[in-house]
Amino acid sequence: MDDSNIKNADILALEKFLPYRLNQASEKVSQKFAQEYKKRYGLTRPEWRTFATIGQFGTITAREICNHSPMHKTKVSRAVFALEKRRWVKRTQDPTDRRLEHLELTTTGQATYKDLVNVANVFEEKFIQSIGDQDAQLLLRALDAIERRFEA
Amino acid sequence: MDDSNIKNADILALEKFLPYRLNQASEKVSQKFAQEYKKRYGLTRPEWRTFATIGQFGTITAREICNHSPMHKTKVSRAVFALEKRRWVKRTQDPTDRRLEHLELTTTGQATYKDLVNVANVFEEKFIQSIGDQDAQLLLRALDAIERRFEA
DNA sequence: AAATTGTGGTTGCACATGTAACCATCTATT
DNA sequence: AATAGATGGTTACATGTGCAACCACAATTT
Repeated sequence: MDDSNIKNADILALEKFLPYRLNQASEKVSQKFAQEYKKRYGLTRPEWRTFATIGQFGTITAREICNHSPMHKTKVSRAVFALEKRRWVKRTQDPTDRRLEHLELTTTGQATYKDLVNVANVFEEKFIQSIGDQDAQLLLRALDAIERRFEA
Repeated sequence: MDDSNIKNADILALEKFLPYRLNQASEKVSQKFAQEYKKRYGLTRPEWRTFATIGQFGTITAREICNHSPMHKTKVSRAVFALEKRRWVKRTQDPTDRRLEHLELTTTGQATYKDLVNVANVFEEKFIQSIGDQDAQLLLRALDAIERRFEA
């Protein structure tokens, strides 16, 4: 009798535990990608994300960045500071609500962003090729499902 | 004409970027699970992993833990220390190679581990139900593919 | 067998991160 | 219009983490 699907209740095989596997897979991919933009631009993860989000929206506030790509607000605050120091991002005070700062890319920032988009697309493309189109489709559908689950 | 699959080359939509989505999904699941064992046992992530790995293998060295579930060796070192202080883990010097320490669970540790395994299995089961069996199957196959990719 | 090199594990230091407290401003209540 | 509460954003502090240097010991070279 084949008991390969019966779970041993006494021991947890970490390498078969779904949250662990998901975490490992994600971590490996993220690390490989991070390596790319760290080498290229010297950006940290939160900085890359903040930068990419500002680029995506054109103009956005720190709070909105937090909402769109979940990060702690101190992370965003520090990332913005770093990006500002590099002159890739500039702030503009909102005229009607002086608490708000609208963030946008400088001209230099825009040039870098263009490159970043390209690097990201190439990476994604290569990644999809490396696991195969079919499995990539499965992955997309699985991610849809997980995202749906967390919206509910 | 339907251009929904044509990628705008100028802007990167973060929420559609595969590595980002994978990372978010993983992070959400991990956080939800971490919440469980943090509340229950007060364990940090590296501690949980170290503990689970020792439980899985019965006897294992710190180095082997690093190899099996990729963590920096300082993380493991500190986790072992914390687990030892709680008296969930004990060390034994290797008689032939005195650099090696064999780690195993104490009796208390074993009891906790039993509970941990149960909590983990219940969590996994509920997670699979929550996204649906079919999508869970897709996820498993996608993870297989990613893992294969990183072994090569 | 002495010296060099490698390995398991720990520690010091610098840096990243989360929490909470904070400042400035806006909104709502009175 | 004065007060109380909420909100955008920053900062101080405590904790977590990675890197490099380190210690003790083992293996290899001479």
